[in-house]
Amino acid sequence: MNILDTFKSRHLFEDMTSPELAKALDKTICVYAGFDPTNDSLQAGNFVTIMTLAHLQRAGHKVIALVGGATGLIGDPSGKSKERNLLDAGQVERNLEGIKENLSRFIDFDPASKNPAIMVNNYDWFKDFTFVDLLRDVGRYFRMGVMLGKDSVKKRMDSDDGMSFTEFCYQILQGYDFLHLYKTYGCVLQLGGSDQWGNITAGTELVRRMCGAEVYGMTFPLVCDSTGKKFGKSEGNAIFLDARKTSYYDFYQFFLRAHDADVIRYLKIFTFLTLERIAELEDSLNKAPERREAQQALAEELTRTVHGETGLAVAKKATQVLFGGSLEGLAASELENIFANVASATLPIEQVMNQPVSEVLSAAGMLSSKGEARRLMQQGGVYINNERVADAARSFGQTDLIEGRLAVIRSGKRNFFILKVSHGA
RNA sequence: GGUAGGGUACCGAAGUGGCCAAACGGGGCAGACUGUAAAUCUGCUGGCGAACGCCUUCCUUGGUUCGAAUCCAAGCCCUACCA
Repeated sequence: MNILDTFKSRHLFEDMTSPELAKALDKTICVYAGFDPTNDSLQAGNFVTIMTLAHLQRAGHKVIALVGGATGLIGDPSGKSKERNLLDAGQVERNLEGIKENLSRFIDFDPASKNPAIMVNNYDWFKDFTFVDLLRDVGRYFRMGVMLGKDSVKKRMDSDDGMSFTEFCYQILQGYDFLHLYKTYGCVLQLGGSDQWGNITAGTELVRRMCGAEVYGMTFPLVCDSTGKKFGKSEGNAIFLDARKTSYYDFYQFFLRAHDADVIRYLKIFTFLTLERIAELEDSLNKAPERREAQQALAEELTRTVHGETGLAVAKKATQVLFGGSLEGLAASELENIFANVASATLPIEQVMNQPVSEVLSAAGMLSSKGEARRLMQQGGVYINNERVADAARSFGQTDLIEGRLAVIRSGKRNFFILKVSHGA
């Protein structure tokens, strides 16, 4: 099966700059996709890009992961309604390392292997580029009409916030990236989300004008869930690949909670499971949706890829405990392990013992005010060690502390908080 | 620089001297139901308080008034059109 067909059958294809791309992919070629160094960890929202690169590498193509150290300093206007906060150079540097580590869970960067991917940072070729150089050597190949016609520009110009010159120039820099990679590595294909179309074509056109060569762009659809929300956020928080930012448990849970309407599509996009296997899971989903086998398969596959068997085991164990009912029989240290990434606070014993629960929860910072805590308890939404707090006025007692030092507080079905107690000097 | 219109809670948006802690919608949170679902239904959504209530809020600073989100003045910021 041609790799393009693979993409098409897995919702990884939206558009391409030329049908010739199919032929080009019959040979081994060099491809790249960009990542923004806005954070030191990639997020679930980056999965699609990662997967398309991984598919290509598996098919034998040479893969370049470009990190936008320079472009990240500027900010891509595409799909943003507001100008982004600019990053400082030191932060970008730190973020690069994290990103490479994340990527290596999907893509092989090992120089010793047969077809290693490489990572490049566009800051390396932009840092010595002067403004005059840019205008003289690159700027003249960009036409105003085309630049102003880009969707990303038009939308922003029509918006209330307008657009700065800095952001407007973003497409020039990204276009130049492609030119540089073409000249340096013979790279002939850029991948990106459909919101990157304008930036990608800026590159293919620049290469054509300056080198007379045909290079290609391909986009994949932006993943949204069935309610139209952008994929990869859970209650407004991004799902990170770095376990220090998103725990094994939260990562696993995020995928486990995928909607029925989304899960099959997600399996195709985010896993390497065969289409046959996915068809089986779809069958199961239709016949017995309450078993959620498809969701489990999705969560397991991704957690295993990103966090290994160990991470998966922790996530499943935590899930079992938290949705299994009682916490009885679990040691405090075990709970601490399971809830390693859950928000927590430590209070001195005298601020906890025999104090009203509402007081304790707001002091610990779990809830923003005593009123909120009281309200939540009145509605039956607070649990201590998995037991509902029935009396909104009750106080914290000795029996609420496991081993005298820790309590698992929950609000609603799945928001956990660990309260630790310190025993003074 | 000129002219016009704006800045109200997480967002959108009413309110234009007292009945305003501030309508309504969205979002969010919780509960019931469920499959850790969707849909639906219920409650909540500035702080303190068990509660009558009290306190701090409607860009900022002053002012008018018994009383201001609402009127006046200055300032800051945003938007549109023009230059």
